[in-house]
Amino acid sequence: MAANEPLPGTADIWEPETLDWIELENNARDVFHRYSYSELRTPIFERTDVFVRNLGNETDVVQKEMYSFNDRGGRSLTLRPEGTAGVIRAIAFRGLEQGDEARVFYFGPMFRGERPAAGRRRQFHQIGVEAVGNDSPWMDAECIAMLTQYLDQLGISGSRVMLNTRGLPADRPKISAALVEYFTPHAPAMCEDCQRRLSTNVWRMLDCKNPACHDIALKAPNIVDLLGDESRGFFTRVCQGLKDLGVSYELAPRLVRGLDYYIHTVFEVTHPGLGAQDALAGGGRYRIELPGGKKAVEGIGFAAGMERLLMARASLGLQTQPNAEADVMVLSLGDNALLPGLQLAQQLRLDCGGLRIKADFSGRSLKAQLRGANKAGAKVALIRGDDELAQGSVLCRDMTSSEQESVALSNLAAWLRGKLPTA
RNA sequence: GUAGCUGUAGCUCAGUUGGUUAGAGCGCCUGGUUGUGGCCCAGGAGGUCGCCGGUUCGAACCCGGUCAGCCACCCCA
Repeated sequence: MAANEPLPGTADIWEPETLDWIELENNARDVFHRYSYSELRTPIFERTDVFVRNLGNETDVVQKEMYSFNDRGGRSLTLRPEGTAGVIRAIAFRGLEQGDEARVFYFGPMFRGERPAAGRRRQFHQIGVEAVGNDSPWMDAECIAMLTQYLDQLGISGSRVMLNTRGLPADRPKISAALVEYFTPHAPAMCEDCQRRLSTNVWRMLDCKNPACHDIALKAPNIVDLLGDESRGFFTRVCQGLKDLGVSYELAPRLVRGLDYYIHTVFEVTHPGLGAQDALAGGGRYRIELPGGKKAVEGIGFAAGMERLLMARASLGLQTQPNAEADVMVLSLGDNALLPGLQLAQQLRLDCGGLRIKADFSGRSLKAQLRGANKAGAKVALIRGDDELAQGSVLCRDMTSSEQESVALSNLAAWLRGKLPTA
């Protein structure tokens, strides 16, 4: 049995669950198209350096979570751990002229070698968007509004938009210095990680979840207060745009995020139905250097975890109801009826589109086949044995009322369409 | 990588202080009409008790290891 289990952190997804996934995808297409974003599909694996150069060599994702391997030519390849790097690579490959913009969305599997937990898989799926080639705060507001509209359309209520800014790179030394100055005297009382972060990455001390650290971080200097005029002005406009669009958000002065490329706006959307990993989606504005000395590209984007969207919906009781396996069941009695049964089912699929038609080739007793039809949720069972074959008719049984009538083969499609008007 | 909890039939789970052929409900199959489902009745199939080793006269139960799942830390989607 163990030999057939999927690998840790991976899963087989069956109907009706697949219907929920389709729901996620269809709504994404619907909403994002309205904002003039177009669908982009990039490869699931890339050269390893695509991710290393984009995410930053020091990030946890690059350091210890990537599924990397050498192909037969000895190149180092990596299963994508996130979507942005591949999208940026694709946009750069196609070429983006000055002043041009690209607005795209994508969805698909991502891979990270982490220890699985609630809401965290090794193969997980994201729906993401990227708007590249713009530097406007209004784009940030629109992007976040698009995300909340998507959540609304999925019926996911109760989520919270947490918003912060990291400012421009030029603001960072001043802010870092202020944070080091604040945290240094408190360091002995903080966790090991934070003591290390004091020299490696002070910003992360702001969102440490260790209770003692958290209390100390609460009184840390506010990033927004230390921003230069340009950064502050940018952030102010993002907030203003959101207010104007009626998107409610909360300022989260200690929200930092893990990837190096973020500038200005960073945000996360959390949901109470998720457990410890409570982020439904996260994103922000970024500036990414392209290889070959080309100008850096700037953009705004986010990624939402599909499994987490599903968890949030489930916590609200929003799972899709399973379809009946079949609307119509074709039952064949005796060996002579099997081939005609195959033909009949096929013909009905052509004549009555929209109906699910399943043929029973088991050769079992009528009783057993009817039991099967009942189990499949069929509304109509079409029964044919030697008698019906001889007469050129089909015995049509209404599985709900238990009434049945003999219908000539030539009238069957019309009879079915009348009986089950979804066709 | 670290900690806790869990692992018995297809599914959800019982299994008393270690004691013979390991149980229930649901599901499945067959029969109760030579060709008629659901409800009911009768019968039946199905389990190396995650795996390996140890203790013992004897292990689903105790001990060690290992694998897997869940959840948490971490990180984030």
